Amino acid sequence: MTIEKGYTTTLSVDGVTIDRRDIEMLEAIDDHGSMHSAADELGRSYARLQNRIVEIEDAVGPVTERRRGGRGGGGTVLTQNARDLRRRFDRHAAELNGVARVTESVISGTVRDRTGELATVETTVGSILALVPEDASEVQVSIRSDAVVLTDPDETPRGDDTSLRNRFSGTIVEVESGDAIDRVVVRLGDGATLQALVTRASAERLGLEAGRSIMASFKATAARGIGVDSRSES
Amino acid sequence: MTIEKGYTTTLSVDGVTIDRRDIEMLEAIDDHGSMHSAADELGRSYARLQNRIVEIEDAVGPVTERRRGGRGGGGTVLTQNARDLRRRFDRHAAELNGVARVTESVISGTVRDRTGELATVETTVGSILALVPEDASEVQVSIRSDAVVLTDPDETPRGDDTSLRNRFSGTIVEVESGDAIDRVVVRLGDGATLQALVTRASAERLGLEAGRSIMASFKATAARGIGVDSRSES
DNA sequence: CGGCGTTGTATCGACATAGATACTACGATA
DNA sequence: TATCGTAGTATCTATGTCGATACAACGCCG
Repeated sequence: MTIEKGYTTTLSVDGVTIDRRDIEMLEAIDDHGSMHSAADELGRSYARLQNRIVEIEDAVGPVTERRRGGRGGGGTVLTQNARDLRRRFDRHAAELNGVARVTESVISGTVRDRTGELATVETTVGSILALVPEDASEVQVSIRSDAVVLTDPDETPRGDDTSLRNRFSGTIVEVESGDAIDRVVVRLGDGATLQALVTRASAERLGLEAGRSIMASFKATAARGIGVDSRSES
Repeated sequence: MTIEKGYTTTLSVDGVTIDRRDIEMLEAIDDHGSMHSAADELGRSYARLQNRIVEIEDAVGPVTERRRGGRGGGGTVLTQNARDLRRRFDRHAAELNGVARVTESVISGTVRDRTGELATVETTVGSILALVPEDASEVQVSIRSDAVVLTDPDETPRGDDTSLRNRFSGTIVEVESGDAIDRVVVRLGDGATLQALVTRASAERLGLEAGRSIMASFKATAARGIGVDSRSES
């Protein structure tokens, strides 16, 4: 039984929620120059599609310029507004896609101190500065592997001059080579591990391989805590 | 007109898709100890709710232990399976929530070189190493503000010993103070700006304020390019 | 002028989802 | 044993979404 993380991307503007279907509709209109052919290609009914366009325009403003008349006389073209919307959606989707694909490391701990959203979480591997939005004392801190920076421990005696607030030394347990990206698993101590995504070039430059000791850092703003109520303890 | 980024979180297991509603259902059952009271609290019909439980269990395995009999005799309690599912969902939701809330910086450029997912993107502020999944030559590179590391330019002559592949010098344009987190806008040159989220403590330590020159770095794996076809040019 | 392919609008029906209702089975407790 | 509050099941109905269909308005083009 494998559990797959999923999501749907949306943009909300003034009440209406634009989803992927809407964006595909705009793309099809852009490709074919008319709502009718767009509806045909998408296998949708023209009536619904046209209604949806009007619905969107009521909220977003004009996304199309529509002219009646056939045989070269009429048609529909997108406005810049629509193109902006589309790009915005694509960016948002790409970001979410990144999150869904990237592995995350989870470390449990208890909140020691907090000022606003920022909290100090005490864990078995040490204190972690993280964002924990909810009011919780027992938390799981989740760190996305694309936010973990690896540095050579020999050449970085300091750490006061960056905004990287969380720094841990560990040893590399595993290096999984990908296409151009390697996934590195770092054991921090006490069994807790941290995964990092690094480019192949960085991996070679740092000489990353199993057994090497390494420094793993990540920003407090990239670490997120999720409250765990006592009931849910394993 | 403000556009709000949105998303819906789901977990897919063996055909069924568990959404927030399902998780809330599990929480309500956990709180009240019976499906009936859970249905009452949620304003849902018992029949549907019970059906949904069975549906989920067909795919996920047992998430409840249900016993008939009233007045202390019966009731429903969650299994560890359900608690794991719930926590997993919460983590996933928290990650996505982070993405939706965090601002991003966008820099346009053209792909120069690529090996697999990794590409060198030529922009007005210099080359950026980024992940660009699709086959595109004109891209927009999007960098989440929680992935940008700020460092003091005077004290960081190096750059070879970390996995931070993208480093740019710039000047701070704006510092917006939040609760415990500050949002810093850095001008890289040519009008392109990069936003960074840093803790208040880091901001003070680095002496971040408008006009200060600063080094902004981010990992290649945290920079994502989205293809822009020629039509959509502004 | 007639035809064709558009936009625009209204209505009907298919379908899926979920609430409403009713009834059975069950088990601890008063 | 009667009661009460559970679980389990079946059926009907409301609702919302979308496709299907039909038709009017429009405008270029042959």
